[in-house]
Amino acid sequence: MAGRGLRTPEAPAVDIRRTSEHVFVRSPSVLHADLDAFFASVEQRDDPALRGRPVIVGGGVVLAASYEARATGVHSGMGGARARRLCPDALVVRPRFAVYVEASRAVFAIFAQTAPVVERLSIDEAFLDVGGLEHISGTPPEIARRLRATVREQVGLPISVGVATTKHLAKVASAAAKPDGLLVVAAGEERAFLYPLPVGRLWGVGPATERRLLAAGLRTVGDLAAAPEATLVAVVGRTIALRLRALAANRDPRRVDGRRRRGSFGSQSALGGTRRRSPDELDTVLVALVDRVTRRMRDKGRAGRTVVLRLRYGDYTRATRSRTLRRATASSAPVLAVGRTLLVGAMPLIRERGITLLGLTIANLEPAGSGVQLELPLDRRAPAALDEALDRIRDRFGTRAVQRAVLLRSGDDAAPWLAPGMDVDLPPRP
DNA sequence: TCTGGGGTCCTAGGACCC
DNA sequence: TCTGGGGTCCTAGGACCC
Repeated sequence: MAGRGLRTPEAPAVDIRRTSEHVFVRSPSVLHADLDAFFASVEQRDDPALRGRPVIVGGGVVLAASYEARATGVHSGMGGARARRLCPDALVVRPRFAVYVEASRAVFAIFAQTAPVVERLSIDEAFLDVGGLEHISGTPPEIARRLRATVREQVGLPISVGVATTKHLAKVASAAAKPDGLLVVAAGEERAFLYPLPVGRLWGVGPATERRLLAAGLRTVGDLAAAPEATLVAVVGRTIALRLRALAANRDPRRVDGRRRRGSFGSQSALGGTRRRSPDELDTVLVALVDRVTRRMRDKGRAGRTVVLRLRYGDYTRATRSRTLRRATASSAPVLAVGRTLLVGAMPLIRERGITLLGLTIANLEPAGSGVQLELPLDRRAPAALDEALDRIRDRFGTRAVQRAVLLRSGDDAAPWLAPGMDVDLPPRP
C-alpha cells in the first residue's frame, strides 16, 4: 500500500489538527471518494453467503474481484481462466448491471447532499470539493468520515476517501486508503507522502509509461521529481514529461468541475470465438449497436457528428474507422447508413483476419450549452402541428437564436412522419 | 493469460484555407 | 517550377482509466 504505514482505517495518517495551525497554508479540501471493489461489494452485500469469501464478478473476464480474491493475485481485467487457476475457491457470479447502476445512483445522491460541487469520474468514484463548509458541515476530514459512515449505513457499501489539496493527490490518497479507509494528506505533507511511492501509482502512468520510466532507472515519484527535465522528455516525450514533473511536485491546478459532460457515447459487443462471421451477421450486430447508442443519446438530449466503428480482428489487433457528418444527429437512420459504409470498407481485412469485436461510438458531440431543451407536446398528428410547435420555440427563444431543432422523443402514437433524432431546420424569419 | 464494456486525452499526417 | 507561415478540421492510432 502507501508505504510507511500511512494507511489506517479511520485515523488519518497525518495529524489533521495541524492543518488548523497552518492557517496560511491552503488546507486540503478536495475529496476523492471511491467505492471498494464496487461490483463485488454489491454482490456480497446482497448475498450473505458471499461475505468474507473470494468473489469474482464476470465470466470470460474479471469485472471485479473482492479483496479476498485479490489476495490471491486476481484483479479486474484478468482472463477468467487464469483467475480461477489463481483462486480455485472463488465464487464466480454473473454481473447484475441494473443493480450496480441503482447502487451508484444512491451513492451519488449522498455525494450531492455532501458537497455543492461533485465531479463524477465513473460509476463508482467522484471528486467532491468541500472547501468553505467548515461552519456548515465541519472540516474536510470530518465530512469525509461522515460520508463514509452514511454510504455504509444507507447503501451498505464500503467506500474509501482521500483528502488532499489537489485532485491528483486526493485520488492517489484514496487508493492508498483502500480497502475501506480514509487518508488525509495535510497541506505541507504532500511531498513526504508522494516521493516514496512507485511511479506506477501516479494517475496517468500505465504499463507502457511505467516500463519506460523503470528502464531509465526512475522508480519512485521522488526519482521523477529529481530527474532533469531533458532526461524525462527523452524518456516519455514532452507532454507526459511536463505532466509527470508537475504531479510529482504536487502541482495540479485542476478544479473540481461539476459541469463536465461526457464527450462521446459508445457501445461494443465481443463476438466470441474465432468462427467466421457473415456480412449479414455483422450487419445485425451493427443495427443493435446503432439502436442502443442513439437511443441513449436521445434519452440524454445529446447529438454528435462523428461516427466511429471499432474493430478487433481475430488476432486481437484493433482498428477504428470513422466518418464525420456535416451536422450532429441522434437519429438511428443516418448513423446506421454511415456505420454500414464503414463496415463495408473494413470487410476485406475482416475476411482476412476474422473479427472478435464490433463497436460503435458517436463522438464530436454538440458542446454542452449549445442547445436548450424544451419539451413541447405535439397534440395533433399532422405536419402542421410540428410547424406550430417550432413557432412556439421561436417565440420563446427568439427568431435569430434558434436555427435548428432536434426531435428527442416521440410517444407511442407519434405521427409516422416524426422520428426521434430528426433534425428540423429553422430558417430565421425576417 | 487468450482478452468486457464504458470512457478520456494526446499525437501525427494530410486536406484545406488565408 | 518552386514555394512561407499560420490556422482548423478530419482520420487513425495509442495510452490510460474504471
